[in-house]
Amino acid sequence: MKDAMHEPSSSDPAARLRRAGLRPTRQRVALARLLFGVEDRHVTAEGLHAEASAAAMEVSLATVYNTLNQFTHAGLLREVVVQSGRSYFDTNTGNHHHFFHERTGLLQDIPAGALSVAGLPPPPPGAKVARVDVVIRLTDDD
Amino acid sequence: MKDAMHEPSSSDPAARLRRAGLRPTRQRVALARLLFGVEDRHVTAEGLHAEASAAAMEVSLATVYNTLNQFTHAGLLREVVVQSGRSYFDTNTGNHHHFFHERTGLLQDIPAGALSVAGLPPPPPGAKVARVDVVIRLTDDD
DNA sequence: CAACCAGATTAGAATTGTTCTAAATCAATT
DNA sequence: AATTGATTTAGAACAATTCTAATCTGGTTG
Ligand SMILES: [Mn+2]
Ligand SMILES: [Mn+2]
Ligand SMILES: [Zn+2]
Ligand SMILES: [Zn+2]
Repeated sequence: MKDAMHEPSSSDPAARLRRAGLRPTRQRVALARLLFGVEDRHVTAEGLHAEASAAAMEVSLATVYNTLNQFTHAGLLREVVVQSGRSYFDTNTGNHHHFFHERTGLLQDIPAGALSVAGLPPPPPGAKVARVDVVIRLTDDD
Repeated sequence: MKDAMHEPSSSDPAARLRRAGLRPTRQRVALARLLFGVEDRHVTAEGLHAEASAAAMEVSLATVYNTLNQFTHAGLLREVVVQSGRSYFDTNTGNHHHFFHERTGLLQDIPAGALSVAGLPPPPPGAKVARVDVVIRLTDDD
């Protein structure tokens, strides 16, 4: 297969970064691989940094923070706030909601279609709705 | 009116604290007065501390933190998470939702009745729903 | 291909919000 | 009034994140 360069354009991390206007540096490509490799993920900076280190990718914690923020501003990630004092970054940037397991810190997607929010009051004058976040907080049974 | 001691039991801060199993110390009574004085409020620790200082109430920041946490555990307040790295405490402990003005940090109540969340997926096995939080994030118009 | 350079990375310091520690103070009971 | 366990407090400690300023590198130019 000599003509193998016409891959689905979104599967190649470097291409995805270029499309988002970000230089595909070694560190950003490595992190993109971890983030966008398989299915949707919810990561913290510390968690992603640990993963990168475990995979022998040399990326400083400062760069993990920089990269997560840049990816978020470029629309490749969204930030989810469920715990004060810790940020989660979500590879699913579409409209959806979350289960949050308070004991374990695990975040789990709820597709937008599975849940309906009706009767949203109109935003106060001068403001517009940027996003509607539904978080279902879970504790252990009984 | 000599027989004035049968006030509506909830209006007196000291009584409210005793009912919650907390000793009505000078500091706790002062903070309760600020918190439960008029209508529902959303405060941060730093904000409440500044208010207390402005009102010449001598309360340390550590005590403001202690008190907000104790009030929360006693059910007099609830914690609302909308911004990573900062906790809000809400005097409205009933079921309701929020507008959050991202630019200003202002939180505004949406009564539970004004908005309906339907089709909640069942919690994963072993877990139960502790709370459903809806946050409508607002940015400046246009 | 070499030189160049704006942008990216990094170690470590700094900042922010919050909790902890241990000593002093106080509220409530005796 | 004495006692004592709870509370308060200043300041240290901590955790997450951002900043600084020096170094490095990807992409462009000559
Ligand atoms: Mn940001
Ligand atoms: Mn707590
Ligand atoms: Zn998600
Ligand atoms: Zn509220």
